[in-house]
Amino acid sequence: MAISTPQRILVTSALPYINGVKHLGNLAGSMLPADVYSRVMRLLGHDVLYICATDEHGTPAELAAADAGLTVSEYCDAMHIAQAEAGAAFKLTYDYFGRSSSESTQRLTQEFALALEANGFIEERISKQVYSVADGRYLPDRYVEGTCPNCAFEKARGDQCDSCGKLLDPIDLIDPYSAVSGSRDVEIRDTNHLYLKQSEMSGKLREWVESHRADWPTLTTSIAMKWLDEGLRDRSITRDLEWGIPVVDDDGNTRDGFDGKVFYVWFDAPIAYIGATQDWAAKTGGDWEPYWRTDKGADETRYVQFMGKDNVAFHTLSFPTTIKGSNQPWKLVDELKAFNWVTWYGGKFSTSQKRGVFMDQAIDIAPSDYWRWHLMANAPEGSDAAFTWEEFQASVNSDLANVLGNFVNRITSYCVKKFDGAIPAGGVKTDAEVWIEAELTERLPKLIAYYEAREFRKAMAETRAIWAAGNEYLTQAAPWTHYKTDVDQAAMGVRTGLNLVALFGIIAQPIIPDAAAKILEAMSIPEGNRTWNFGDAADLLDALPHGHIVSAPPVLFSKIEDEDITTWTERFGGGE
RNA sequence: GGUGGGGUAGCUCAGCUGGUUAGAGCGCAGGACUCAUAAUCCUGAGGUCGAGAGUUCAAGUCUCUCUCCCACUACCA
Repeated sequence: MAISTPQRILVTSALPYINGVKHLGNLAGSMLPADVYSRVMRLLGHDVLYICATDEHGTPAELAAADAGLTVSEYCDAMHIAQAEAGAAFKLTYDYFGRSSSESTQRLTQEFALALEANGFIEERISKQVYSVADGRYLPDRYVEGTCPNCAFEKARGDQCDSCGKLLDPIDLIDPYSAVSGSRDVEIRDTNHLYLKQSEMSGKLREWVESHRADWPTLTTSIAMKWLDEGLRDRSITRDLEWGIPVVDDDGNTRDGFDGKVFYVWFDAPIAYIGATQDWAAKTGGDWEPYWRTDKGADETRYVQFMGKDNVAFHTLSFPTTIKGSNQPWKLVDELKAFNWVTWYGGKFSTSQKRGVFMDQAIDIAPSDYWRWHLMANAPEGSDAAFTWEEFQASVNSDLANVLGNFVNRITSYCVKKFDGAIPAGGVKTDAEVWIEAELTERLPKLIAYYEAREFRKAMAETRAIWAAGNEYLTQAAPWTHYKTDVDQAAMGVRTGLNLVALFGIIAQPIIPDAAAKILEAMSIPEGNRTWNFGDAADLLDALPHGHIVSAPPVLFSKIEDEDITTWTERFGGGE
């Protein structure tokens, strides 16, 4: 159970988009697993930097700001704070939660574009785009609606008809109108944009993705290879918008013909990982280069990204094109963990239909530990995972309250009652102690291995199995039976049980930090003794000094009642 | 339409390069225990692995056809 060599690890989770507090699916598929992983790696002694940021550019941000009656800048300021608060409420331990609108990201984005152009990876082209005269803006395809030429559905979007499913071009729509204002005063205009020549990078990208077949999840490589197999096309990296990063020339002036244009949000968003790291360094006095510059030590850094499956193409193809095409020593991702979706009873989360729970609402109705445990134990790793209130109730009541909470309570309160809360000495090792030692010897390394492989469901199952083994141990050791005839032998069971409580708190930290802190507090474990520096199981089971005083913590997890489920189903929706 | 992922016990999901009676948790039934948040521990019942065909000594696992769900399909992010 020796600890691995300390390593510098950079962790990023996909940037949450600015237009509102995210729902549970976003949390479960990027921020939360990145947080759990970061916490585990820190506990294992690694040097971890966990970076995230709000993704603030693009059409939806402008429209949401207009709806709120704010300038885009004011709106983003407000929503950035709201998202930071939501993250804090879920105990996400970002080392820095930045913004893609920061100066550093702006500067980096412009520098990347200039380098790419100098290296021949950027080309200016003219395309046709729908312009809404009434709105005074160009409209992305899906913001144009009209009658579907295929099935005559009257509210078909410019990219796809929701009625017949056919892919469309906004130019094909009959009677097109702006989805923003409803105005029919729309026209097709020529507009010039910069294109990132991903096609020229496809050979290198394919080679790179192939080299990660063994260590990336199937989901990640299969999505990347799908795009490569279809033939990677060049992607436009600018948009006709006001809000965003201006396109400049070598002198820093607006590029000719790019007034009223900014970089496409997906071009600058991943660059914000770097920008936010620089902002972290500026704020803390840290050094960002060992994380990002391969000529400054980043070769020895392990870079791990977490994201939902919709982000994979951008992180395996576009952003790597930006990095590689710059011909500068930037760090590429080493390990990319992609998640499927959390669904709401098998369907989509929907704000308008009152289906689903958002982060701020979730915290209102249950402690963050409950959500963290449930979402990780049911992480959408192999396929989409359905969230249901019934499953949520079952995980919390069974895993947290009954298996862990009750274990802590039964042995600590017994110790307080019979041994005045002091870790008792005495007793001899029996089959029960041999059994639990063997369990830990087998399971703790497996637990760490699952975390290192970023197999979260399995890590949670292993955690639970370890907690459950504690209950089984107590049944075997039965100190309450021994107490009647042999107090020393009862002491053995109580002492071992209390050491298990401490261990269970230590392994619970990355998942349910609040409850873990309460447990470790009750056991009077100093902060410095809470790391995952596990020795022999026999030592772990007799680690607490004899005579050391512990207390019985208050109820760690109160149960979710059926009435709660009824109330929440009415408020947030549920099964049909 | 194309491509990718998925369809395994009532529910949520594991099952690596094909190999003994297909696993876990929840739920359910029976038993044990009484230290504990009516908690815990043990035992058990439950599956023709979406359908059909094929390859093989052997298929949940490989091939083909079909079917259902989800995602992506490049100007939503």
